[in-house]
Amino acid sequence: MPASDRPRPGAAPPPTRATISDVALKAGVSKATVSRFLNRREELLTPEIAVRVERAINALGYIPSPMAQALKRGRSRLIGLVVADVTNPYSVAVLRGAERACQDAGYLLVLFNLGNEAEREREAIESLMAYQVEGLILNTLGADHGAIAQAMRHGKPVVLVDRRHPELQTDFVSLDNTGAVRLAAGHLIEAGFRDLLFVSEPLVGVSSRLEREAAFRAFVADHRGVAGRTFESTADAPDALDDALRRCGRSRKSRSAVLAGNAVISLRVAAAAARLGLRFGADLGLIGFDETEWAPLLGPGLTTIAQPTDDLGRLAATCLIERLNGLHLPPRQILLPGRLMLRGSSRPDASQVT
Amino acid sequence: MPASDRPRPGAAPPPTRATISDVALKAGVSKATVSRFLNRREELLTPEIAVRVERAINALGYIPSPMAQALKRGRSRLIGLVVADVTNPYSVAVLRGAERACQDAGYLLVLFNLGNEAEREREAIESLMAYQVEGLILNTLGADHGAIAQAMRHGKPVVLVDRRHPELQTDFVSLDNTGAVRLAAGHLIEAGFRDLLFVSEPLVGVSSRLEREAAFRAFVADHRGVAGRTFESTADAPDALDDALRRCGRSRKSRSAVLAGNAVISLRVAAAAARLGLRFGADLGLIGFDETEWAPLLGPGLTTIAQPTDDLGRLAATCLIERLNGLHLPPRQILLPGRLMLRGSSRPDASQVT
DNA sequence: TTGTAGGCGTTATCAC
DNA sequence: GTGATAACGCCTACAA
Repeated sequence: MPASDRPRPGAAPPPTRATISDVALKAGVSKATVSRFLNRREELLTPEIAVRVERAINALGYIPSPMAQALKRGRSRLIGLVVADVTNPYSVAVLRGAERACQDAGYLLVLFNLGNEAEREREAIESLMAYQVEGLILNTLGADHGAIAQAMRHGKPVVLVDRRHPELQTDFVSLDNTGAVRLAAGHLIEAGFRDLLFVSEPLVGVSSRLEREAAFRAFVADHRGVAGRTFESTADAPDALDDALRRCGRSRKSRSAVLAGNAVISLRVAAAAARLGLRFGADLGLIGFDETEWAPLLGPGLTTIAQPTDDLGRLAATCLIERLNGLHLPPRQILLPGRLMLRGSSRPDASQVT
Repeated sequence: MPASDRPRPGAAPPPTRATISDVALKAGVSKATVSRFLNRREELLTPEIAVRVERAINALGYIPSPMAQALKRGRSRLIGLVVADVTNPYSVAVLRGAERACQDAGYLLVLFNLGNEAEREREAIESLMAYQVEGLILNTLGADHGAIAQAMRHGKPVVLVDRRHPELQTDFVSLDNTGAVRLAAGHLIEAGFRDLLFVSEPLVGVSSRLEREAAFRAFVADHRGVAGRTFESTADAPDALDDALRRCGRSRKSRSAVLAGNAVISLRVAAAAARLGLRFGADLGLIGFDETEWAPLLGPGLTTIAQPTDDLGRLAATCLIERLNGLHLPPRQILLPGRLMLRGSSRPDASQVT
């Protein structure tokens, strides 16, 4: 290359990274030897040579190129993670758990965030596939079976988190929604509430929402003397929520309670209750899915159903990595129990104790 | 390979992806021709050939391997993002903005989350470097200048977000902390508060915290008749915070206010105030850095300083991509203003209006 | 306009 | 034990 082509005469010299050839040269051995040293160090090279290679590596600060390795081995050591919305604390928790497990197993996580635009799901999966991720962890809206199926046809293992796609033969990791609803509703009944309202984001085929709603209906059907209704709340129609709540809160004092399908809904219900002048606990029971940092600070404290989010994320990654390691098993379904975090919003009596 | 070695006799056939050779073969042309078609389609191939190639590509569902391209071109089209803590809404916002900008420019974002373990910063940067990311966006604790400096020596552009490393010659994107403090403190004074307390997480060299504290001190020094103190709060010493608050809240009623250095601190202050029986607005003014979804619901509503998080993330990515596109400029410093979200916690008079 | 050949950094298969 | 050498999938001179 003629000098004139170089970026800048006086600037930093072409800072090209050391390759295996450089190491081989410096150590006075062949590339193959260096490669062997790198991969199965136990299989003894002559100690003297091993030392020479090691020195050369350190001297040059050599790091193998994952790209080249990927090319050769057909394994990228990349795992793709698609989340519906990074803004959602649940997604973040999954991300956290998964990331750690991946790193521990020597994988790097590539993130694709849908920002709640379901139509980008295909794009996400295709991008990730192009990068030859070895597997996919999906916490998505589930619009696009096609892309997932295709990934699986290409032999990439897939793990679904939270949102189920029954048509797909994949591992699935999630909260035990049915159990969690029973737990929460059972607690409300014990606390003396008899008129229950389940508020959810629009169900629109999202499995976790459907499961929670179904479990709620089943629970109510199973319990004589308990009235139950359900309501789908959208962000743009707060009035409707107010109406639904009004019917609850004022009817029979201290006997009505709301079960909120997730943290966003909890917030919406809290806002609506404030508008209506209803106090949690005292006028209206409230339990919300998903533990958050602000739950203890909402009125007398918001009782929540905490998901074992870290475990969920970790398990998802673990499942995937097991498959990558050759585990051959029919699709697993892993459900973890929720935990009730008791606070003032579900204790009518204690509600005035701040 | 003997049949017995194959994964499973009846299972899916080795679902290996189509390569450029497959396309060439199918189209009856050479690999070079296909490659040309892919890269500079304008430079006319015989239309007839172009059509044949295109057909072959579609028929095979061929997607070029970014790995192989990276190897050849020395560009991975990967951008590394290191965040101190994905759990932090600020990090998430940055992530969101950056991700979108990267994707629009044809890059994929690789995430590395430190989980607040500063000592993993080096590990993160080295991992990312190994994957030949083309640049780095860092929102980290700043423990490890060495790794960053080394990345830059390797010619990788770096953009710092929120946490400044003055020793490093990099682009820097952040909130205008000084201006934001002035804005908030000024508002408190106008609202009649005269006794100000700035509560922060431990400063420990984190630039954004230091800047906010310094700005606070400067503000107080500039305003006669205004008393100001600062306090560093740790999660394990709530008592100390209680003490600090007690001195505030009870001394001269309705004249004391707290400025919380971030959302975590806001929450801590809120919890402490609840313990002490202090009501925001009425007994104690409160403004917190960082807008959150729960801010409107805390007591009479928490006044916050909203950061333009989306813009920050997007700008960070844009800066990086400009550098990747060859922009040669001295290190930029981009500061964006905060916005005051007025609510009850900073209006002593209105505090009782729910 | 198109094909041939060499190489990016690595690993695997041979010989030696 | 160790060293050539041929891929992996792609791009790019260069030749035709």
